Amino acid sequence: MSLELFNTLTRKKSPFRPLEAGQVKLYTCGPTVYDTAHIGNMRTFIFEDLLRRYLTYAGYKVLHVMNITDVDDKTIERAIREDRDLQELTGHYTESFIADLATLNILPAQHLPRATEFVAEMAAGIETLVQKGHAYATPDGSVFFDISSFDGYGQLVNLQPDQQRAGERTAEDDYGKDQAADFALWKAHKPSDGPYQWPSPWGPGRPGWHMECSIMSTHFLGPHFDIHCGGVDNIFPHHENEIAQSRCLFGTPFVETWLHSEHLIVDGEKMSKSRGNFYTLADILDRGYSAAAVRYTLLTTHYRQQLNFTFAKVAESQKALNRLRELARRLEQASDGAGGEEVPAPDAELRAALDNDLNIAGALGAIFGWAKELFGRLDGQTLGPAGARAALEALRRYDEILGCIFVNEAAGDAAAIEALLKERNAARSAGDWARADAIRDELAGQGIILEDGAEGTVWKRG
RNA sequence: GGCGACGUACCCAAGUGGUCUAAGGGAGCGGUCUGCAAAACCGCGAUUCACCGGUUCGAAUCCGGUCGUCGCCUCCA
Repeated sequence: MSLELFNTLTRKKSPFRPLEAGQVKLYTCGPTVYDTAHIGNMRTFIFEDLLRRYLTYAGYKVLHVMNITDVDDKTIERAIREDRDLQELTGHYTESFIADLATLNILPAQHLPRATEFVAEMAAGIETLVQKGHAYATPDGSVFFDISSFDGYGQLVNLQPDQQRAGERTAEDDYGKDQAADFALWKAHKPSDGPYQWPSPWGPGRPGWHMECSIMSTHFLGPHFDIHCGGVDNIFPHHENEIAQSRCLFGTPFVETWLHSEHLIVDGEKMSKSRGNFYTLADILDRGYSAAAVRYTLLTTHYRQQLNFTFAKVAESQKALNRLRELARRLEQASDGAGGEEVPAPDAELRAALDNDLNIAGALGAIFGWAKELFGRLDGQTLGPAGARAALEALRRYDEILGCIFVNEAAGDAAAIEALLKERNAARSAGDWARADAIRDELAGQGIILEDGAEGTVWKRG
């Protein structure tokens, strides 16, 4: 068995083979840093994290690049509207984005290039495209890609230009191009852009959005690399345009495998600010849910399936996660000593599931089925210490992929909880059940669950 | 108008032609344990996979049609 991935380009699952043995070159489309990222964005980054972690688990070295779009219509508009410096604004949201990734235990890319660091390279690339006859400048100093100059245009999304309806957004973005379908490589400076402009052979302006990904991905990964990811909304026009630019610029194949994650919806509806169902990570954590539960929720729906986000689902995730953490705790407890029986870990099933286009639900099914067996043996005392240690090791191994079992939750008030626990245990010894239950209720109000067992009381987040 | 995805129990969801009288998680019910709980364990739950036809010895899985939900069609992950 080997990893198979669903390639958007071919609309088929096919075996994944890196161009260079043992080494995967991965580019993932990052955020436009004009506002706080929302959980829909995070869903995509969690999918990419699963991909990266599983590739690593499967033995590949992964070189991962993610761009930060820090110059485009939205960032400039916002900076001017809020009277903030563009760099200050984008710097702020970039930091908040990186903090959210860390909170969700998403491994950071080795390179996080910002578009503004590559404007000169982008301009040079555009100049080459003009020279090769794939692009043209307009009198106002903008440059457009001529899609009629590239035969392969439309292959990613299977579009026939003559069958398309003119969209409302076409007009908004009209800088004077020849055909509606041509797209901007360079946008001439307009008064509404304020002070934000960069020099170019066509006069002051700024790069179009698509160009940054072509230039920055190939800068770090070379003109022909393995995997490029993003949300489904990026398939067209962004990735379609990237293919056109890159192929014409470098004259080589561009990306082998395109992977796209479906959108997250909320309570069955599209997430939008006007519907009031627009959530950031902080919004959810403020309601008392743990970051690990959010990660589990976003992780465990297959990436090509729409994820219907509900708070009930986050609560379910927390419980499922608690079960695995309880297993870890019980295994640790049972691991002193030597000898005894073992339960074979489901490594093969886990690999088989994830090899199948990252079938995470199948992988979890294997883990939970095994967990059930282990719990039964722990209760029946038929698992030896060696078996417990082996199982614990396997669980740690699986968490290198899941990233949400063995994580340190921010338990800032751990000392206060311990103090209350001590008081409650004293009350219990004295038979003062009213006081003991009052403390348990109080902690329950803070989302802390107490469990009285033979070995004493343990607490966990609920 | 064009392109595409999806429809499995109360909810989420696996399943890619036979081992499916269909994993796993959550919720529910009964029991063990517990001061009472919680957690854990044991037991119970789809003869059926939106609907209708077809292919096949055999279909949730392949093909055709119908109904329904959703996404994209030029800067939204």
